[in-house]
Amino acid sequence: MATIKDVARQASVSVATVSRVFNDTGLVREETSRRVREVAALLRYAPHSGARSLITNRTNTLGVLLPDLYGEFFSELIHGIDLTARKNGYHILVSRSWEGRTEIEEAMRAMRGRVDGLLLMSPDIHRDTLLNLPADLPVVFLCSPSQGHEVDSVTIHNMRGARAMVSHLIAVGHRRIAIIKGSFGNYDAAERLRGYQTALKEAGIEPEPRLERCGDFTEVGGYNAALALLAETNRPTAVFAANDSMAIGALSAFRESGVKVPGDIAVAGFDDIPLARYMDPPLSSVRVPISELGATAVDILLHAITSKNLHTRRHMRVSTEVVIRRSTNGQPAERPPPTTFNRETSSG
Amino acid sequence: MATIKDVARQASVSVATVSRVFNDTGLVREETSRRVREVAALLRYAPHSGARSLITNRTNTLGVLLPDLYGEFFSELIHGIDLTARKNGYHILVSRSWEGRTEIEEAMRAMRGRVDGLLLMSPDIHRDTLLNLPADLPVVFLCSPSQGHEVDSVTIHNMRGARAMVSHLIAVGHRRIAIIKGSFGNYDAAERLRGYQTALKEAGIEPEPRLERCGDFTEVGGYNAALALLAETNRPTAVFAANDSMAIGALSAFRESGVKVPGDIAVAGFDDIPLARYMDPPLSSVRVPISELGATAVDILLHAITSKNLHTRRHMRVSTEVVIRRSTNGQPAERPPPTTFNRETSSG
DNA sequence: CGTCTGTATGTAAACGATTACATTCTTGCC
DNA sequence: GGCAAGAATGTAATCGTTTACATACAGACG
Repeated sequence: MATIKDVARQASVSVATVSRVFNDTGLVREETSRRVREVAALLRYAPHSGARSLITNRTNTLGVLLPDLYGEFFSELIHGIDLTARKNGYHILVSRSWEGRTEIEEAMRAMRGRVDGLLLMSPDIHRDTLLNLPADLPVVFLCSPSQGHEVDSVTIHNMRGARAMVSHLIAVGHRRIAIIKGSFGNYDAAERLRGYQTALKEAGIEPEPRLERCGDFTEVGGYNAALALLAETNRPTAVFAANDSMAIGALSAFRESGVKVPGDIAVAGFDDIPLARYMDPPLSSVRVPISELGATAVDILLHAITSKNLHTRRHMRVSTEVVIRRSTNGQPAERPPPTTFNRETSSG
Repeated sequence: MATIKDVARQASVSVATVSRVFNDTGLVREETSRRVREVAALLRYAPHSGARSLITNRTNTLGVLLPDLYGEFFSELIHGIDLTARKNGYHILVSRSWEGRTEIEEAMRAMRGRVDGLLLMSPDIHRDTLLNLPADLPVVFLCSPSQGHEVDSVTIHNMRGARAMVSHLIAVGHRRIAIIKGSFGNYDAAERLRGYQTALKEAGIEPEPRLERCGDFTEVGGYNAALALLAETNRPTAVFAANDSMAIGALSAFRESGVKVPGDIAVAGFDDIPLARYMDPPLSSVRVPISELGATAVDILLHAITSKNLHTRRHMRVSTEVVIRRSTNGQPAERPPPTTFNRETSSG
């Protein structure tokens, strides 16, 4: 591979000049610049970013450490992150974080010298808090339990969103409302449960442990939980799933069991993934601006990187929106494409 | 940030020794090694991978350049790539490639010095073929039009899969079969169309241009194309969509129009994304082992990297499987979780 | 005790860029 | 023509590693 020296030699200039041409630092004659570029193109020269980052101490790359890469949620998240990063001239280095705390730390040190900052999503509540971060690597936490105020973070208004959705169910007449919970120990899951419980309490409805079913954020989990609920002697009239995947699994279970949605039972989800509106019946959900979530995190991270000294810690929460579709019975069918409009929209 | 020198000083050894400890090249006394590790931990030392790659000429990172990052397909693809890469001790640097040819080249040079090899998905047929690649960077093409035999590539058995699915439709009695095509100029889309046409020809069915509808691989595209088909005076009895997203859009359109699936019209997709089986009715589709596709590509790339000289170009195709569910009427409902079994499975 | 052998450690030259500083070249003006 | 000023270019130190080679040290052996 051609190096800056090869280009310099061929163009009969010094490496400094070549460098100047490629960073357009000005101060180089038009003709020289042209000659250098020609030679560079000929030699297929591209600056070696490792070498560059060694001296400049910048990589123009952001590390992204996620618990998983699978499914619509992460897909959209990465999309949002990439878009914003690139807009600012940054690349992203994606990695799925391993299980334990030590493994996350391990992954983080592997990023040393590769990235200028880190986006870290580590929703496990029971994980020892506040991993000892390399002092000088800016980190933004995503959807992670609050680590106090010492770190930047972006989270979802989970509690508010869940409460708003359950309140809606109550408003349209439901009293026996079940929840299919998210993964055990997961921060988002815990907050959504809290929102559910809060809404019930506010309406003066007695909580009932048998209506709080375990789930794991997957379709299969939702499917099984739904079957279990059907087996109850005193069935709920509505089910709130802590995410859309589980709600979709539940819809599938109800359909197969001949239980009509929303006639016999109402179903609501959380996230409003693109497919929610294509379900039968279209699924009511709590819209989360996932891509915006990623974008916000990147913005904060970039600020921390570029204004290192005067950056103050930020805690952001992205808002959610309740989107009512037919699965909760409220209104007539929503016609999906080409544009979607939300019947009821309550900030939450 | 602590450097190797700091560690060396604190542990009163030379940098060479520290380096040896961290690369366990042997030849260092047990006690020395322990002392070095202790100091390193204390100082939170992590080797600077830029500096390292500069001298070793290896980054342990693979570049991944995709046309988009959005949706189940890419989600699963990245998942498969990451899994295999990590298993071999590699990171992945993900980027969405820009539009034109020059922009791809631009993105590729940005990867210089950051990656040891490149996975490139560039399904645009009309893009000038065979971008002039930096001679020494191994590249594997994913789902891209054949570039002759000078490059490694992994593609899907699109044509066979599509033909098998359409043949199935014919086998269960359909004669008027429409297709909702994929994006214009897209390689996979073109091949799937070819499979559709081949199956018709094999069955002696006259092709009919009005039944070949344009789509763009999105739900909305499928929805609109489906409505257009309904407007035909002589409606088709089956629709083959070039991917599942469009099939889902079509299902939605039919449902709203009161057209029964599979009673009035059969619907089939391609990809078999996880959601296909949760549709109502569950969607017949051509299963593509997406994650395996990514894994295979990584394997080839790693071989090209590690055995640079004796690596010979490989062209791989991953096989598809026709998965029949209720949307094509063949059989009774398939019960989704916890395990899935495919009624009819024809290699294709 | 000298020598030889092998193990453990140190020294210093790379790797490919950036950039402060030094040097050379133009140009305009007296 | 000489000179100053500014523009263009060159020189060389530097970033944090790895690694070939040199060196030191210990034990074995005659």
